[in-house]
Amino acid sequence: MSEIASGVSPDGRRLRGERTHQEILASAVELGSREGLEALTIGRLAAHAGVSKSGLFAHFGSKQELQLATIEAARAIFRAEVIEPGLAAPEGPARLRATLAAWLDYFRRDVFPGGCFFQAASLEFDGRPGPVRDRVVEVMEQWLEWLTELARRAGLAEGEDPAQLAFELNAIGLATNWQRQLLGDSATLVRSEKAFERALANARSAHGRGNPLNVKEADR
Amino acid sequence: MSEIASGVSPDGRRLRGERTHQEILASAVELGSREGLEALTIGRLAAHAGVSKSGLFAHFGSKQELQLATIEAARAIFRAEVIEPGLAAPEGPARLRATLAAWLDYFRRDVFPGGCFFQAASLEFDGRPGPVRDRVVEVMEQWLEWLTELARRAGLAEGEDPAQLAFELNAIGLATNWQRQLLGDSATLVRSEKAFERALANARSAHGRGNPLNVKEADR
DNA sequence: AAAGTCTTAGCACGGTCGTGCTATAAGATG
DNA sequence: CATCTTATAGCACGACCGTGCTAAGACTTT
Repeated sequence: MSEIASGVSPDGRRLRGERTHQEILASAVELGSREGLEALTIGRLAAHAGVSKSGLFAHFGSKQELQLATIEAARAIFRAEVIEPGLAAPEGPARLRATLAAWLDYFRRDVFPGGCFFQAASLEFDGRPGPVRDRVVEVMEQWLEWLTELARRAGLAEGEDPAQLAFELNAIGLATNWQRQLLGDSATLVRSEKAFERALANARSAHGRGNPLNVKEADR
Repeated sequence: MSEIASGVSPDGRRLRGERTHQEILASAVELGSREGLEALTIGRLAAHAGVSKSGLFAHFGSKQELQLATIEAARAIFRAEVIEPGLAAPEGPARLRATLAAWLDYFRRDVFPGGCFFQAASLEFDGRPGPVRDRVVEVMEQWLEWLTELARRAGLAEGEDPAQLAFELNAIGLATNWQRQLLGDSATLVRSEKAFERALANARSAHGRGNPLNVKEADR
């Protein structure tokens, strides 16, 4: 007896409820990327998804649970759109390049209609303690670690720190999304691509060691 | 008869009101940078500033006017903390470096307690049409143009685009704030400084012209 | 077709939102 | 001191927020 026939989806939920659940989450990701995770109110989301407020609420015990579930849904999309295409390339510099190309393409195609879900969520929740912030931090740390791992295996020059390259590449991605969403500048993607290549070339040939600005080393 | 003696402040407001006005704005900038411009509600701001809701409301005809005034207040702070210190240095590479150093210092000192006011506002309002978004866009365009102008006069190598360098420098700044606020990573400022120097050295010696990733040139 | 379970809508609640109106308090002007 | 202006608080409003409780609908299983 298949799970479909028994009316149970893989994770144990019944069919009708599970479909609504997924539709709500799709709406939530869209609205959340457009207006932010906090502006994603139960009432507006219910209207947007075509269900009643209490019907929606029954799927998530609280607004916080809804936000957490929305983050997981967005994370799955990011993984499918950026991480997986990168994994299709052979390990080494090619995989790093493929990941960066997939990232740019993810921006170009506006996978999230309001811009990168996680950058928006990061800045929205960086000052609000709680489980939502904690989860956003986790996801972002994983992303940076993943970038660092890709950099480490990309054949950097002697003495180059993969975390430094990951920081620089991530910076370019953040700026790409920022500039695209805010200024709608169509030249941005070309600049981003060039910036990626520069940062890569720099770390792989190691001639970019300038003298520092006059900033104290001590962090607060 | 002086303006003080006549009880009128430079912009024509009476003294008592003007002082409260400034105190409210200082609270607004602080709360706004911590929780966002939209979470800056009249009630909470009034409590934070120690005035009544309606007393506060009388100073700004609407929430939107309050948001716009808060943006102007934050802009003045940014100008004083980043632009002005840069202008103290002689025009040329030194001024660009001084500006970047002041920018990092502005992050390090947490001039806005919730992180860079404008980066937060940018991502919060990029999907919400209206006067507030329009003003944020203007301010950010001016900042990028200023960075570009500084780059143009910094003695770049032949064929180097100052806007490209400005994009890369801005990216590093955005990432610095992002990483500091979200991950609290104390190594960030050191990385940022290194990244600034690399980008600068690259644009001033022009050896960083790699071949592109496989991304289509056409923007949407 | 009947029974039972899962899914969804209706409705009500206390709270806060943005925003007006009105009265009082504070300060300036004569 | 008296008067006149300005600045602030009190209070009320409709709307929407997150969240429960309860009844009705949809679907599965017998």
